[in-house]
Amino acid sequence: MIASDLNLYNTADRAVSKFVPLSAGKVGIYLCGATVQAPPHIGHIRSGVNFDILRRWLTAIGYDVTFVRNVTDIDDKILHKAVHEEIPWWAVAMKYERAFSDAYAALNVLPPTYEPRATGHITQMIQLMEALIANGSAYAPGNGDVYLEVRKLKSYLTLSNQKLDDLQSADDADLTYKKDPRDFALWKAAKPGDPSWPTPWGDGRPGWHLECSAMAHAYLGEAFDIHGGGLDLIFPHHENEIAQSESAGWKFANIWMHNAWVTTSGEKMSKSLGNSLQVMEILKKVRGIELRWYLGSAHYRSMLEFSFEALEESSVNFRRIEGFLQRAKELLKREIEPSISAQFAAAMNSDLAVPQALADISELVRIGNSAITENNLDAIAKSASEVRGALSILGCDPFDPVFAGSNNAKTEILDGLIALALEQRTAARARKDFAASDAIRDSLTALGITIEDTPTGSRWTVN
RNA sequence: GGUCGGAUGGCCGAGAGGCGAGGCUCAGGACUGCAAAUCCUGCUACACGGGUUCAAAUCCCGUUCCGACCUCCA
Repeated sequence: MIASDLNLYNTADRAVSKFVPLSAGKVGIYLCGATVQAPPHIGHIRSGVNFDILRRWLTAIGYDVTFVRNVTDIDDKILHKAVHEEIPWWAVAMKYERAFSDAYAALNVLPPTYEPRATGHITQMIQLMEALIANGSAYAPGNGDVYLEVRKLKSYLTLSNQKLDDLQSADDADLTYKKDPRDFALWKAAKPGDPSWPTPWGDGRPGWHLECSAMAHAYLGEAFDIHGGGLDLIFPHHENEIAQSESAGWKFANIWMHNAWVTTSGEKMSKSLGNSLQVMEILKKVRGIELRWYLGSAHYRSMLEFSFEALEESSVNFRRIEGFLQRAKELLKREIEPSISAQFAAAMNSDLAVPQALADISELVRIGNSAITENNLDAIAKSASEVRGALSILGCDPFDPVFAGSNNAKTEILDGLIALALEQRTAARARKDFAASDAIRDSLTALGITIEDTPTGSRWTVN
């Protein structure tokens, strides 16, 4: 596989350009993960899915990928939640970190190479602050906070293309200690009752921005290839990461990639929508592989307008593809070997043009289904291989053990029982006793089992 | 106020100057004992007004509407 044709969009220059790794054959990615203060909704997980597809593609074209996704396990909201739920802050963080892990697993998002927690990297954060204070970029005014002095930066706000003076200043900016209202906190002084860690400037806890710079540096070094996150992180979070990291003399991220939102009624999802769009709620209605297919089907930089109708349509589309692969496997009497078609590679290399890839997959399925009708095994195998290869990059391979049914022993028993019923039905059809054969089919349909008569015999699927 | 994005057929969703991506729904057909599945055919769209061009959904100017960020955000 030739890895040199990949083109990616870089938020920093707002253009698609050829991807050149900093170190040949290797890619380092840092993705801003969750602040674990509530169960994940599909917007959170779309980000995970989008970057999982990127990671799988980079791996497929031959890169050795180091993928880091952090967990922010200390922040204001977690502390508020702890008070509200009357449990310790670390219990809140653990509870929701697990909820995210479960959701990622249910959607076949591969575990990151490293998944650092903020609270495990206080030492690295203090070292970074010491360096920033030593070189005059940051200051500790004596109240326990530590701020970065943004006026001193020559290239602040270049990612979001804003001017410092155009920013609306916060109403609650406290200039008692800040030199400028837009200076941001690297470190926050401890309030009574809050968790804290000792520093040379007093006890406190990390600011949100500082942790990502420190962790990205710890696992990927002073410069790495791709930094990802949601569109809403561009400002302030990613600008501030750049500010801290460049002030420390690090080159930091080479390319910035941002995924768009899942929207409802044209608006960004928010908590006011309640629980209905939480991942685990939606998984009561569709399978994980179908939710992933839906979330991954739009281009990662396009807004995805969520509706249950669209989700259902997407599931129907997926079942057609899945049905083809199942039939192909039965006819070929062997596992389908995944392969990557030239069209799929071209689409993915074009800034992960998944919608184009999906159109190509549909065409392959159509060709493959026609090959089944003609019983052309070579053509079936070719289509099926390319479909499976594409699906595996998209994380939606129906034969992936992650998505496999749970209980094999029970499946075997079911298989035997239905085979028995189908034998009866085939016999009835042979003697043209259609009343009897239809009665058997109706009974199975009522149980949620669909019967299809094919030239090579009857097959069944569970709805 | 500053910055950024969007408006495409009944619905979802690509494309970014030149044969109307693809999916879903619906209608008709083939196949089938009837179905199911599959295949074939049909449903000819790009917010509005100008302009550039042989040619505009795509480029330019203007307008309307929708949304995001501006120190909690995927």
